[in-house]
Amino acid sequence: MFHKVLVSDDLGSINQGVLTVLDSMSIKKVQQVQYCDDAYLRIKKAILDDAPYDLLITDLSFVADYREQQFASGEELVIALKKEHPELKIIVYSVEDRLQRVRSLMGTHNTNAYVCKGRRGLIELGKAIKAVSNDEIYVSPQVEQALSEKTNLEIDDFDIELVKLLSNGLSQDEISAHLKSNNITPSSLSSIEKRLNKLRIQFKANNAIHLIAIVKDLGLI
Amino acid sequence: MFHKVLVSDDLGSINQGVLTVLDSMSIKKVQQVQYCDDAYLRIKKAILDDAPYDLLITDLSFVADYREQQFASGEELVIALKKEHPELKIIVYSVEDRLQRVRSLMGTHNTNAYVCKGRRGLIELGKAIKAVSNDEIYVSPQVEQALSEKTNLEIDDFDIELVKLLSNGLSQDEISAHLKSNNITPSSLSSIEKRLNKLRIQFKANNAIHLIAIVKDLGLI
DNA sequence: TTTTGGTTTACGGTTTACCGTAAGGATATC
DNA sequence: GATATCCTTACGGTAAACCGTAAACCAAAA
Repeated sequence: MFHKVLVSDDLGSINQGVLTVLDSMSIKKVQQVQYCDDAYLRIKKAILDDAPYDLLITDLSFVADYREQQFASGEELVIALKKEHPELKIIVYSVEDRLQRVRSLMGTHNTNAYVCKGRRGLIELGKAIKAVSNDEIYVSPQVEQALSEKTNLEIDDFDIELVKLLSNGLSQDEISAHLKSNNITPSSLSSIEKRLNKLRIQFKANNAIHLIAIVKDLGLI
Repeated sequence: MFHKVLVSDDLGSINQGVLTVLDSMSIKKVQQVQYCDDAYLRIKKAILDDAPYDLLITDLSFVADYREQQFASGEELVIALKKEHPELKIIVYSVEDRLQRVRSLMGTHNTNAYVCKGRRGLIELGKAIKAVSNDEIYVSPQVEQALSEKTNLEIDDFDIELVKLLSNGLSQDEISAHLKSNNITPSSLSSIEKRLNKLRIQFKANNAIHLIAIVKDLGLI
C-alpha cells in the first residue's frame, strides 16, 4: 500500500472526502494542494529530498484565479509528470466523464486510474487506490467502455482545429487562407470540404451547423 | 438563523463540506438527500407534519441513474418548490456559472441565493446563509453581473427555438416547414432569415455556424 | 377612415456550402 | 521500374445561406 500521497484538487470540500478515504486505508502521510503548479513543485522537491511521493490523486479542472499558473489543468500536470517520472502512480479523480479524455489519459499518457466524481465516487476511489497499489489500472464503470471499445475515433488534431476555426465563424475559404498562411497542409478548399464531409458522416450530422453543435456537446471543442 | 435545513446534492463528498459550514453556524437539524425527488418529498412531508424546513441548499446537476426521477435537475426542483412554497428559502450551490442560468433562477424564480462551487465556495456559502437568513439575497461575485447588468436580452422564446432547430441540423427550409406544420407563426423562410440575421448581428456572429457556437457557449441552448 | 409603424411574406441576386468526379503527387509493394 | 494505394488538389453543378428591396398585412394612433 502507499505511504506518501499527494492530493491535488481546487475544491476544498471534495478533498475532505478523499482524505477520509485515505485515512480509512491507514495512509498517514497525506498532503494536499489546490494548484497544479504546487503539486508539480512539491513532487519535484520530494524527489530531490529523496522522499518521493508514491501516489498523486488529482482533479482535472482547476478554476483559474489571480495566480499565474504554468499548468492550467490537471491534464497538463499529469502529462508532464508521467513524462518525467513514469514511476509515479497517478489517479485522476474528476467529474469529467467524457470518453475522449479518459482514452487520452489512460491510453496515451499511462495514467494509472480514472475515477469519476459522483454518487459512488469515493467508493470507487478506494477501489482505484487498491488496484493501483497492486500495479493494476482502474477506471470507473461509467467510462470503462472508453478503453474496451476499439472505437476508431480517427479524429486527429487537424480535424479538431478545423471545427474550432469553423466555430469561430470562419468560412471554408477563410480557413483555407488561414492554413496556407500558417503553412499547414492540407490547405486547399477541396481538402477542407473532404475533411468536413468525413466528420459530418462520422458524427451523423446533417450539415456544418449540426456538426458544430454535436462536437460542442461532446466537449471536443 | 435557520433551524431546519435540507441539503440536496448527488455528490456525497461535497455535502461533507456543506455540513461542516452548517455545523459551524450551530445549525443542528440538518438532513441531506441525493435525489431531487427525495428533496421534494421530504419538504412536502415536513409541511404536512407541521415541521417545515426553513432552508433548502441544492445543487443543479444531478447525474441520472437507474432511478426514475420526476425532477431531472435541481432547476426544475427549485422552480416547482418556489411556485408551491414561496416562503421556503432556497440557496443554489452549483459549479454552473453561466449568467443566463443565474438570471433565470434569481430573477424569474426568486431563488434566494446562488453560490458557485469553487475554491471559495464554502466561504461564500456561509455568507449566503447569513444573508438569506436576514431576508437578503446573495450571489457569488463571479456571477454578480448576471443581475446588475441590464443586458437587454431581447431574445424571446421563438429565437431560442429557432437556434435549437438549427443546432439540431435542420435547414432553414426545413425549419419553415416544421413551423408551418405546427401552426407557429412566423414561419416563412424569409422571416426565419430575418430573425437569424438579427441574432447574428446581436451576437456579432459571422454566420449561422458561428452563431450556434456562441449561443451554445452562453448556455442559451 | 386614414395614417403610421411594425411585422410578415415574397422575390431576385450573390456568395458559400455541398457533392461527385477526376487529375496530380507521394509513398509503399511487388 | 511498374502498380497499387492513399492523400491532396482542382473543377463544375446543385442546393442552401445570405442580403437587399418591396409588397402585403395588421393594429394602434390620429
